Amino acid sequence: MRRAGGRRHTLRDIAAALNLSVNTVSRALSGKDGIGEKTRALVRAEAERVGYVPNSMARSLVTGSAMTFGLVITNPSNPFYAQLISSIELRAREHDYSLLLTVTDESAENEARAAESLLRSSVSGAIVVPVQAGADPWQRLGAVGVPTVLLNRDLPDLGYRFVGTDNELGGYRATAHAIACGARSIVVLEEDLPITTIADRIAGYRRAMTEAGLSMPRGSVMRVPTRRHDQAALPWQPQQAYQVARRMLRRARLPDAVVAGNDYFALGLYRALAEHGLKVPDDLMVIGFGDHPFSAFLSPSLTTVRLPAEEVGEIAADLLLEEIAGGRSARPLKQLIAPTLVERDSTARKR
Amino acid sequence: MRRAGGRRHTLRDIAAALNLSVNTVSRALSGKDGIGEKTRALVRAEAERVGYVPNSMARSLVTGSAMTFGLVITNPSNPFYAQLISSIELRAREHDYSLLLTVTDESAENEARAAESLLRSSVSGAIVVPVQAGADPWQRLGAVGVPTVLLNRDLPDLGYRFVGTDNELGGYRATAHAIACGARSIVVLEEDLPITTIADRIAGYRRAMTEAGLSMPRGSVMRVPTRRHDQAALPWQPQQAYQVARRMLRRARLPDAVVAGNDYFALGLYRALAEHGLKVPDDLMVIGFGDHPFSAFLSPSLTTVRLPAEEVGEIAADLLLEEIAGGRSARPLKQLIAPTLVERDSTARKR
DNA sequence: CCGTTCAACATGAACGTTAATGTCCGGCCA
DNA sequence: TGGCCGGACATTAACGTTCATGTTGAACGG
Repeated sequence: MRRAGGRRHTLRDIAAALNLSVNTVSRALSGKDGIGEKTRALVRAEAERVGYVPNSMARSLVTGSAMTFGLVITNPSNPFYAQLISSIELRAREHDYSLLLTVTDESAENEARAAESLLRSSVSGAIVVPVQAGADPWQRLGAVGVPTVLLNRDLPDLGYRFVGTDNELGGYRATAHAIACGARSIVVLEEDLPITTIADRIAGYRRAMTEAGLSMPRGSVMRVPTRRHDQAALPWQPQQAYQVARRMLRRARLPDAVVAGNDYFALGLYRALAEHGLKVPDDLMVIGFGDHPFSAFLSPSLTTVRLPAEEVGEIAADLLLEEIAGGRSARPLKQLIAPTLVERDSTARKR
Repeated sequence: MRRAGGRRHTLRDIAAALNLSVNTVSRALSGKDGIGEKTRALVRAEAERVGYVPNSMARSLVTGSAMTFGLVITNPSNPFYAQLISSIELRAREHDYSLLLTVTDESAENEARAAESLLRSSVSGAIVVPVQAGADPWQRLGAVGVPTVLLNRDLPDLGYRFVGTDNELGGYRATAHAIACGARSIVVLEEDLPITTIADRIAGYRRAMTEAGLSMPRGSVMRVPTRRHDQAALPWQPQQAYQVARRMLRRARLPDAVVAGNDYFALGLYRALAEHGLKVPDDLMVIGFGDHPFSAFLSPSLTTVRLPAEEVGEIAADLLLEEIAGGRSARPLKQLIAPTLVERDSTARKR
């Protein structure tokens, strides 16, 4: 069944066993024509018998394509990215691509090494969530002709295709909904990272406030410090948001609503509010971001912005497939998918 | 800087530019001796100038090792597996291995294709969470000499190394803690999958009950139906647990405590209890499993079993590295890491 | 019956790298 | 001074495929 020493069977083994040329065996197995039906059957039978598995490195070396997607993600423990991984992996697999995963953990150094690694392994294409600490590492990918799609965070300097969530719209919808529910003063709780995702959400918040003619006094946007690198790839920590929320609650005048940058922050906020004896939504409304699996089951259930993770992942994979195929698609170069507001009890104030 | 047509520079390009042989360039860049210092400097400078990136497929083809870990996971949206991905990817990267990720989504067919795919790409080794629908797909890996480590779920028929959580102990500790807190009748809420993880937890539950001399009437173990394959790789759904919990609450006699198979189930249970006007922990205690990031911030905060995800991932990677290196390690073949109970308010009954 | 055609296969080269030998030449020692 | 050694490089082969191009032999038409 297998050769001595655990070595794998090759085309040559099969060819020798059947007194055929290597090429004939190759063509027979890959289904190309110019091979007699009886020969093909013979080859297939022998390949089956010895458990032949093609060596994709050898194949890739000659074809030039490794049939591999490189996926570069900041943090798999972020549920949004976890879903992206799933949907991209599925799409890749459906098209016979493998997935080479690299985690950057928001580190520029890791990002540079990731780009280098993708180049070495000659991936067919790359889907990248950039750290946004500079475009250099990813510029090289495009320079040597590796199709690259940016995911969730854009680097406009490079002309790459991009698909992500419309965070500006998400921030706008969250804030507009709070306003519609009667909030006049609103505080935003956002992570302290210099990425467009967050800046866009805040922009949406400002737009909603401005449209409603509401003011945004100093301290309306509160930053939750990021504690990455303490351990490997932590998920967001509600604890940090909890402490920031406690600072907020010491203020003289409380806001009517808090818009959180993600559902974990809302969770920390819930605790701080409970400790202060404040009721959600009557004393203060809370809106999350991300619609994490737990959010519907909090008490009160959390109004939040649902992200189109699956759709974004699928589009990213499709964009990459198109670019690999070489056909210029009809799709726009940059694509923003609208998130949807999920209204739940944390904003259901009795009027 | 780069060649026309986006093609990559090769050793041959550098050799031609410097009037050297390809081999000399190779040895100069890979740091082997037998190369003059001035030549080496020249080669390095030229490689740097043209932005040379080695082709790892060609290298792998001749060395026989692809410097790649194959990681096969059932569902990245499971926070436990997400953390495993992170820690394994980190460990792999530290040792210059890349990570080839495949998602099986609890499907035996996907699993078989995953094994095939790992064989094709000649991974240096594989870390696998088996679906446990049969050992056949993974048997082949070992047969052709691919070092394989089983993760979290064992397949005892194969003689592979295994590292996972001691779920029996976890189930025992959760149950014993409930008993210590005064519970006499306890119901277990478990997912409806035929995997050892779950069976072990239930065994631990039974052991704790037996040791305490408590009975386990019919209906003590309730199964939450799995709804995978509705969408791609869903995280666990509290909704299913919620419905099962409602069935439980219709019973004549309520248990003193419920031990949930994961924290999401506890979440669904919380809602069902709240709707019935039951207070945790005074009317009923709840213990979760997994210590998901949200669990500490529920109200009441959830007593749960913390899984050693990071440690398990690191050990899995280390086991694989050892096996790849060929050295028989001093470690036991099968390794179970003890989870720890995290006591919180959901079992803090006022005595 | 001969030239043409085409199916069915074989042969040789190539992909980019590493590993095993070869070759040259300068310097060392007896 | 002759033989030998070893450093510094070159040459050749190999990894397992695929692709482009040969080569055979039989069938076929005029």
